[in-house]
Amino acid sequence: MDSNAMIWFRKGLRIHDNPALDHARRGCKHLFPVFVLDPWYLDPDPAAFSPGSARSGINRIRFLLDSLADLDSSLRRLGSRLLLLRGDPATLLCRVLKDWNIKSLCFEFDSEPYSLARDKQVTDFASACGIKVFSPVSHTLFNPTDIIEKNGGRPPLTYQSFVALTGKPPPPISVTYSELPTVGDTGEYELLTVPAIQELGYGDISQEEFSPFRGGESEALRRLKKSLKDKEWVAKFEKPKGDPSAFLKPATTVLSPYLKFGCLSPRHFYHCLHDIYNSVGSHTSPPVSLVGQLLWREFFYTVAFGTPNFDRMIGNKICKQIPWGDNEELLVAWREGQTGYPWIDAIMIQLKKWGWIHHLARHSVACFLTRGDLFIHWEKGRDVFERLLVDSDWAINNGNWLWLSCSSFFYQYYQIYSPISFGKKYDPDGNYIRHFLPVLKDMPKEYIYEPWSAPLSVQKKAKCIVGKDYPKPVVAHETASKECRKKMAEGYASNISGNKVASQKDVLRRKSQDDNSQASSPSKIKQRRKAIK
DNA sequence: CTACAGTTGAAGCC
DNA sequence: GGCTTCAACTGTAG
Repeated sequence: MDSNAMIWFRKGLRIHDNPALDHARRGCKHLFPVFVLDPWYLDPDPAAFSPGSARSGINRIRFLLDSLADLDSSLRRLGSRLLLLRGDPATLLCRVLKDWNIKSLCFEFDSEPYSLARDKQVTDFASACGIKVFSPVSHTLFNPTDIIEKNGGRPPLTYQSFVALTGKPPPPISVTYSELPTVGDTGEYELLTVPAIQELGYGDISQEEFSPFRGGESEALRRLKKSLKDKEWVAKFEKPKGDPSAFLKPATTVLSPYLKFGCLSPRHFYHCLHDIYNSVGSHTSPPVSLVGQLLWREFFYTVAFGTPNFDRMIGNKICKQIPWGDNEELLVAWREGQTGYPWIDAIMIQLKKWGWIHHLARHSVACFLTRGDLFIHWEKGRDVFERLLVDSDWAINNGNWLWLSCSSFFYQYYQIYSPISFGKKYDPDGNYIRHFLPVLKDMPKEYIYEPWSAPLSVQKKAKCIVGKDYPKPVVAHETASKECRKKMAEGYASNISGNKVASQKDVLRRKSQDDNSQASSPSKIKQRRKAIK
């Protein structure tokens, strides 16, 4: 064979377990490994609320650049290189397919709506030109289409029912390369080297604002190895028992950003975990285990793929229609870590600086913004996370905001995280707060979660006057959470699910259930069951 | 139709 | 650390 093939990188920024790459390199004369830098994703947007582009905060941009540099150097070791272009990805790709006389185009399947639209443009063009397209599923363990089909055409809406539909995922491809086909003639196209963040126009951003997590496949595999070294820890992992206030040594693997960009193959990760499970006596299970975490990812990918308007309330059939508020002042206070609740504010500062916060920390601040305290639309919080998280992933981020706002998946809206006691139970001395909110570093631990309650003399001694050096609480949690709970109950009562408005019959049915609730409360049932025993 | 379970709530009790 | 109460949701399995 002496034709040209292309591997088009978007996510899947790795050499290992990359079926699109493997397919492309087989039987071609020249292999063209391409990545298109999208100015919309990379160029500074001065109007944005944080440093970064219109689409992404600076931490994730840097993570992407790290990943590209690492990919390029890996390709160079194999006698190839990354061909970096700049422009609108779909438009540019169609041009080079033609100009470089590509006969086989390979790229990893990407199930996000934005990507599907982009890829359709390219695939349609390629087909019209007689170019073969190969687009395997390797960003996820399973093909969402298969799961949805198995479930009768609808995505499963509970984790358990999802897991019941899955079997064993396909194994990773285990080929290693000593070399790859050389790159052919790229004509007059200007091939870029991976830019440094400063070259994109972010020159004056100080280094201390950057995330400690660096991108790239090499870093992903190092981090994986380090995480898996302690087999006992892997075998006993239970997500809900993790400590959200741990930051010097996070309670989780922090492999999520590497999975997001495909620096790490989920199949490789899965099979490493299974090897460990097989080598130890007992291990935890889904949903709480590490494999369980990978399956959560699959769950959200599947539901997101099978649900039109998944990232919106309106027009989203699985989303509760709630009359959320839009108080800009409260939103900004939350976003900037100025709510007056140190636990909430410290988390938001860590998010801004590191681009990563613990899962339970995400729960705390998401609950606070939406159903817990501020009653602000989950889409607003979603946007902030989408911008700031290095691991921000369309399906998972939207899925979790639906979850935390009790808009879908989870409906126990009366279970509200306290912005005071939730953090205190993990970190009674407030070391996490002291680190991310240095203004409170000398506040005695008795008051660090509620500095407004400290006597003025104590505030003076700590050099932190509430209302001057640190904000007063924007709402009173006690009353605000009660008010939110009431609004949620009203919201639920007026719409059963999705954009279907409750019929008179539904309302009546609900009412009669309320009337009977006394007789059928779980505690009563438990008592009865005990009595029978 | 009903029973049940649902990754991760808080506070108070022992 | 485990249990109960607080108030009371939903999708799914049967």
